[in-house]
Amino acid sequence: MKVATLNINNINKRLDNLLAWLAKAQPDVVSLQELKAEQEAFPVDALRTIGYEAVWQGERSWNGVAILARNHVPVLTCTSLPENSAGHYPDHQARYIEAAVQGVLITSIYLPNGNPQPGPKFNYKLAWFERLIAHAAKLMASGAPVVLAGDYNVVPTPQDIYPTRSLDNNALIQPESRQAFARLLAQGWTDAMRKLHPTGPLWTFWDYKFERWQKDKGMRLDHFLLSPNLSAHLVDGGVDRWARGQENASDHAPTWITLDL
DNA sequence: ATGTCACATGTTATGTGA
Repeated sequence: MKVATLNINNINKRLDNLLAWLAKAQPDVVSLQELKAEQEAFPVDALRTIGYEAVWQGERSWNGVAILARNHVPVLTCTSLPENSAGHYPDHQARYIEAAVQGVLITSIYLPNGNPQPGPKFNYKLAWFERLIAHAAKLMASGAPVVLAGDYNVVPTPQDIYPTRSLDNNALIQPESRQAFARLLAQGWTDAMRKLHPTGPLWTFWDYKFERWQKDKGMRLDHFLLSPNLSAHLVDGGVDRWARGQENASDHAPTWITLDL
């Protein structure tokens, strides 16, 4: 099973890019973020024409998440994270969807960016992260095969970003963000891409600004976390950098893994 | 610090989110 994740950054503006990548990459399951489309504006017909069924949670202008499956209808299990007990952060943002495909539970996570930091957006990021950690603990305890896929908006370690001091105050690299990611991993999840490629750059995102793509100054923001019963079945993975170089591309590249089930 | 991109409001630009 080939599973991919992609922050598409507006599914309708980049529909041709998405269709071209799907046709070439042929993933079985896709976790999509930043649809930037209302529920009714999701391009269900165009995707169905090339063999993909979908579940999605849309939102006007911002956010939005989806799960696609080739020749299968994903079985929707939830469209938001549960509120946490501290829960004074009612979530009206479409940042989480979860579905089962052929016996594997797949997520699309769009963790808040959190900039500027410090501030209310960073607080929202950390609070949202706590809700994710709580929900992930339940999934882990269930013993189900799970792929926690998505755009975590976290650079997990210094080797996951080009050398710079200009982002020292950026929410993506703050110790609090990294510690939350590490706490999630410590539940027993495997960071699939780092398991396959333990060292070296694994950029999945290049800012549109400042010629970051041309200079290959990227970051690793998009991750697959595997439950223990899946990590032994991980056989391959990569980043489809070619898609980032296409005209009208998202600022993220599609990232994928294959599981031998 | 900044040179991008897209959306919303409702313009001949400006604010915002990323």
